[in-house]
This record gives sequence, C-alpha cells and structure tokens, in this order.
Amino acid sequence: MKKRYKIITTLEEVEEVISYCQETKYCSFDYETRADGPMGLAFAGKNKDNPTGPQFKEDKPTIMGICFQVGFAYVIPLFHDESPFSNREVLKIFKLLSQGIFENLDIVKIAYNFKFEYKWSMRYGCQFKGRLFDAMLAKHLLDEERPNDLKSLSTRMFPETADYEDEVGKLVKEYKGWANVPLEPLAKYCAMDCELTLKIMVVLEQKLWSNNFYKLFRNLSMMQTRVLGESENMGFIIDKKYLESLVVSQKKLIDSTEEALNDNKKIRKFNRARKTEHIEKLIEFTQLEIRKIRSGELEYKDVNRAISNREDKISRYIAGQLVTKKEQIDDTVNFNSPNQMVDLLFHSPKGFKFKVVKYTLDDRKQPTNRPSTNEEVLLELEQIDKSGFITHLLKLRELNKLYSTYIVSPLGKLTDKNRLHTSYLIHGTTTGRLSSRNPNLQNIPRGTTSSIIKKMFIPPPGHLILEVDYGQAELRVVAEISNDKAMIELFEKGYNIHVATACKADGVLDEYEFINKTILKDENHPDHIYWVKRKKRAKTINFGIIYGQTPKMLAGSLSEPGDLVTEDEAAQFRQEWLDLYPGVKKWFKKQENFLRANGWVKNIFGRKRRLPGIWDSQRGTQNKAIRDCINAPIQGASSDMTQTASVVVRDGIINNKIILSDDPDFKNQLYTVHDSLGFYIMPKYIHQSVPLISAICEYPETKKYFGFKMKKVRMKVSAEIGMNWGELKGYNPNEDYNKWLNN
DNA sequence: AAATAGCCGTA
DNA sequence: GTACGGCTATTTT
Repeated sequence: MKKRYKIITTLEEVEEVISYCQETKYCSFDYETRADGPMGLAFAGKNKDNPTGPQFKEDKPTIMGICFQVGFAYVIPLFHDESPFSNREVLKIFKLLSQGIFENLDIVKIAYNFKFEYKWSMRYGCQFKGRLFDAMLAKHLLDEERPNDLKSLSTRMFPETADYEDEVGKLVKEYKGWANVPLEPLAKYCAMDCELTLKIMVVLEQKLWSNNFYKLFRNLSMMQTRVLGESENMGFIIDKKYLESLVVSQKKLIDSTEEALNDNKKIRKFNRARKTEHIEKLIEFTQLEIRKIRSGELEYKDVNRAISNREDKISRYIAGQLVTKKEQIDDTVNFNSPNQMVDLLFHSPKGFKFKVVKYTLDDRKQPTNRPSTNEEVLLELEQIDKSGFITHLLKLRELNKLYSTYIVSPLGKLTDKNRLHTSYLIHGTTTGRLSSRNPNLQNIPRGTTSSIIKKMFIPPPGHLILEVDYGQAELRVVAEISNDKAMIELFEKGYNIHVATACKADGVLDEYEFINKTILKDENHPDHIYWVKRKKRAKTINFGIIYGQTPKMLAGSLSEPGDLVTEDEAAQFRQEWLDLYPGVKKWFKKQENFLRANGWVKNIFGRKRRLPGIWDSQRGTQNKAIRDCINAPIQGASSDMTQTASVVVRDGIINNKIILSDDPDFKNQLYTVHDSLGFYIMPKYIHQSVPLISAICEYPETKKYFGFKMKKVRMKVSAEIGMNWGELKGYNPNEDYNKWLNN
C-alpha cells in the first residue's frame, strides 16, 4: 500500500505544511509523548505513555502529526531521539505552528482529546484562537457510553482500520514501552491517528448539527476543555513538609492500632491455627501430587526421585520448615485482606464464629456465597463483639485508607514545584459530570477525622483559597424541571430543604423558623432529638429521590444498626414524600413514559442519556433504566450548570472583569468538584471578585448559550475562604482578609 | 504483568 | 438506589 505519511526533516518543510493548512483551513494534530519524570516511573507498567499531559519538566513530546486533508499526513519529529531538529529548532517549530496554525482564525484545529494537545502546546508558549474541534467530546455528546477512545471509535466507524491498533500493541511490546518506539513506526501511527481524527470530525460535526448538540458542544464542551486544561497545568500546591509529617504520624497510628488488634487472645489462637491449617494444606497438596505421579497422571522421567523429593518436602512441612516464598505464611493475619477476615470472623472454628450478616454482590447485584466484611457488616458485629476487636478493625480500615490513598500516593505524584496536577475527564461519566484522576481530586476526604488531608492543599504566598459551592443544586434542579409548586416555594423562602421537608411531613411548615432556629440548635430542648431524626430522615429521602429509589432500597438507606426500617415503612415514607411534592411525582411518571417511548431522555442543557435498557427483557435492567432516567437529567444539569459558570468565570478573568491575582501563574481556576469551583485569590481582590463570581454562578447566561432559562428556582452559591483547603470559612464582606496571610 | 474482587473516599 | 477513581489482596495469564 502507498505510504500515507511523510516525516518532515527541515524547517522549510514545516512552513510548507503550515501553508497547506492555511489553504484547506483544517488542521488535525496529535502529539506522541514520553514521560521521563517521576510520573514516568510511577506509571511504569500501568500506562504505556503519559496519559495526562505534561507533569514533570523531563516529560517531552516526541513527535507531532498533522493532517489537513484526508489521505495524507505529515509528521514533525520534536524531542524524539531520532529527531533531525535541535532543541532550539523544536522551539522554533512551536513558534511557527502557533503563529501559522493555532492562532490562525481561519483554521479549524482538530484533535482527539484536545485538552491533552492543548496542555503540551501551552507548555511551549503556543496560543489558540478561533475554532477548535475535539472529536472525542463530539463523540461523547453523541454517545455517552464507554469506550471513548480513538481506536474503538475508528474501528466502529471504519471497520477496515480495525487492525492497526493491534500492531501498535506489538510495537509497544517489541520496544518495551511506547517511549522507546523508533521514529518510523511511531510516525506511521501518529499519522494514522491524525487522519482518522479528521475523517471522524467530518462525520461527527454533521451529526452534532442534525441532533441539536451544536450549542452544547461549542459553548460547553469546547470551553470546558480550555478551562480544565489550564487548571490542570496550573496544579494544586501541596504543603510537602506537612504531608511528610503525616506519613510519620499516621504510620504510628496504624502501628498502634494493629498492635491493639493483635493483642487479643483470640487472634493469637487464630494465628496458630492458621499456620497449622496452612501446613496441613501443603501436606495434603503434596500427597495428592504423589498419588498423581504414581497413577501416571503427572509424568516424570524419574518417578522414584520425584516421589522421594515430595516425601522429603512433607517431612520438612511436619517439622514446620517453610522454605520457598510460596510455602511461607505470615505470622499474623493480614487485617487488610477480606479473604482472611472472612475466615477470622465467620468461617474458622478458632475465629470469632460470628453469624454471617450478608453476602457480597456480583455484577448482577445477586448475592454470592462469599460473606461480606464491609463497614455496614462490621458496625453490626460491633454491637455483639465485646473484645473491642471490631472497633479497632474499623479504625484500622479508616487509617489505612487515609494513609495509602491520600498520604503516600500523593507524595509520589508531587512535581518539583510541590504541586499535584490532576487530570479531568470531560468524557468520564454518562451523565455529563466530570471525573478526575491521577490523583482523583473529587474524593478527597472531608469529615472531621479526615480533615488532616485537606489541610495539605495550600495557596501560594500572598494568596488564599476561595471556594464557591452550589447549595442543594440537584434539588433545585428537581424543583425547576418538575415545576413542583411546593418545592419551589420552599426554595423561594430560602428554607433548608431537609428541615422544611420534615416540617411539611408533620404539617407544621408554619413553625419552620422556630424548629430550625431554636429546636434544632438547642440540644436541651425536649423536641430536639425528635427533629434531628426527622431532618435526617427527610434528607435521606430527598437524596434517595434524586436516585430514583424504590421502597426496598430506601428501607436499606434509612436503616441503622439497632434501628431497622422495614420495606413497608419505607414505602409509606416514600408515598408521604411524593404526596408532599405532587409535581415531582408527576415528573417521575413523565420521564418514565418518555423513556418508554423514545429510549432516551434529555436534560435542560440538551444533554442526552440513552437508556435502551428500558426495552431489555430483564426486569432488573428495565428498572435500572427507569432510575437512570430520573437521576441522569438531575445530576447532569446540576453539573452542566457548574461547568457553565466555570466557563463564564474564565471569560471574566480573561477580560479582566474578575481579578484573582497579580501573578499570571495563578490566574486560572484551581479545581472543580461537581458542585463547586475553587480559585487562588489575593486578599486585596476578594471583596471585588467574590460577588462577581457568585453572581455568575447564580445567574449563568443559559439563555444566551443554551437557549433556556431557569424560571422558577434560582441557583444559590456560598463562598468560602481559607488558608488551606481543610479550613474554609464562610465569606464575610466586612472581613479584612489581609490579616489572614500572617496567620 | 494484567485483570478481578472487595472495599471505600467524594458529590 | 445515582455518578465516579483508586487502593490492597488475590487470581489469571
């Protein structure tokens, strides 16, 4: 087959390619990269290349592919070992590309996962103007289900390209890693990626138009990719000294907890029994081998020797001599091992012999034959256990989780500027929410015991952290889209929705102020405990509603150890709730009917959730689709609202309407976690910028960008400020935040 | 080395 | 019940 790509070797040829792009007005491009920094080591074996973009200064783009017309592509070697260009020349190439293509208003810049290309380009001083097209994000709007990668999509759209990915796999194996693949084969696949991306773009752009996704694509997806790319490159500063102190202090806690666990007669007994059992098993296994050798099932040249070897082994086992790694067994149980805990708690005659509480579930949510040892189970067992073992085990679980996931792991991901650079996935969920990884910034612990973790996230000198949080975003969306008069009224009055729901359920909404301000605040009030419980129940049901719950499921979430709620009771609570909010009840029915008729639902931003499961023969699959048709439009709209605000705020920052910092390094959004946005901000800009940002969040111009307006309910945000992520305090318009810096 | 299972952190 | 990512232990290749 004719070669469909060319490797560029001179700067003149680079300029030639740029002029071709200026003629066709299209430029599909793609970097191949090499992670040489600590991240490269951290990911060795896990990822073939750097999945997240530039993190460490040692990380390098090796080549770049360009395709301006289907049928042929060019490859420019950059920092590849075989590159004909010097480092100086590579920098010159970036300058030419930026001026000739990226900043050229007439050229559409096309990529697959543009954020990745954007981040690398930014590192080398490139700017982007004019239209961008991320084929991956287009794909995600048109089909939100995984996989979202280029190979899978091109295989589906152009089956004849199916096998090119297999060859990529072979190359990586042959050269032991993507980073080592020679220029020629690397160029071939880079060129292929660019050409495929261009081909896909042509098809998907048409589909975006015909399916009414163009506004969402241009005004949200393609703007998010800019904000998030800039945010990822900026990173989140970490107090390394403090983090290192946590490694020491938390390890101590873990050790002492483990000691407490081991200081238990039953455990010592169990450990001895465990070793005996293990040796018995080894002996049994070896005896079986001997029988197999005798019967000829296992073939050996020297049968007698094979047998005498094994007989020696058995006598060694009997003497308690375990030599090889496979034979050996730890002296104590591993409290982190679910298998061993099942043995200890339920199965072993030398263990606790607890009654099994419940079994783990398989993919189809059916109980397996393996007992569960999760937190819920342990809390049950804690009631029975008099030795305090379960209490310590729960503590150890918590400590280990914090230690490994949030202390040790981030320490290994710190860059030389002591920053963590997460990677957001705009295509990470089916509902439109973002996901975050390497590290995941969206599941940092927040409770009081875990607040030590958030404290390691700090601002640069002279700055504070500003967080803007949507309050009850999802329930506000529910009130708006269901047009439920009762719920709208509660939000209009500024009530706490959970307290108000509890009041309504008791028919005493007119006493809301007294219940909320006095009874719930005063622990000594005779009705305090009653209303705390009522509020908690209302909150559980409010959240359950968002998930499209069934009574059975609700019973589970309302139940506590020692206070079980039956399915009948739960069904009654649910019915009561629906009677309080008849508009919501109607909307549920409407969603389900629409889903049955169409197989998909849409949120107010126009984002689609396809749920063909509604037509499945399995009842369980249908029910899942029904729950999703409730949850997806709520969760998705709430997220889309936050992201819209994020994009508009970025606009304000760029146009100098919103000022966060004098330092250009800290002018970007710091992070986003589903319903909140974070920024670094200098105290002198706080009173000027916080109201502007809040206003954007509460009244984003959805009419202008997406053609709809929230008519009944307004979104509400609260701003918080702090010296670290763990100690944020509500924004006070009269506070002198300059004073906070000295603390 | 890669995949699966169980568990658990967030909104 | 919704939506995720990631760690450890364990099994499979």
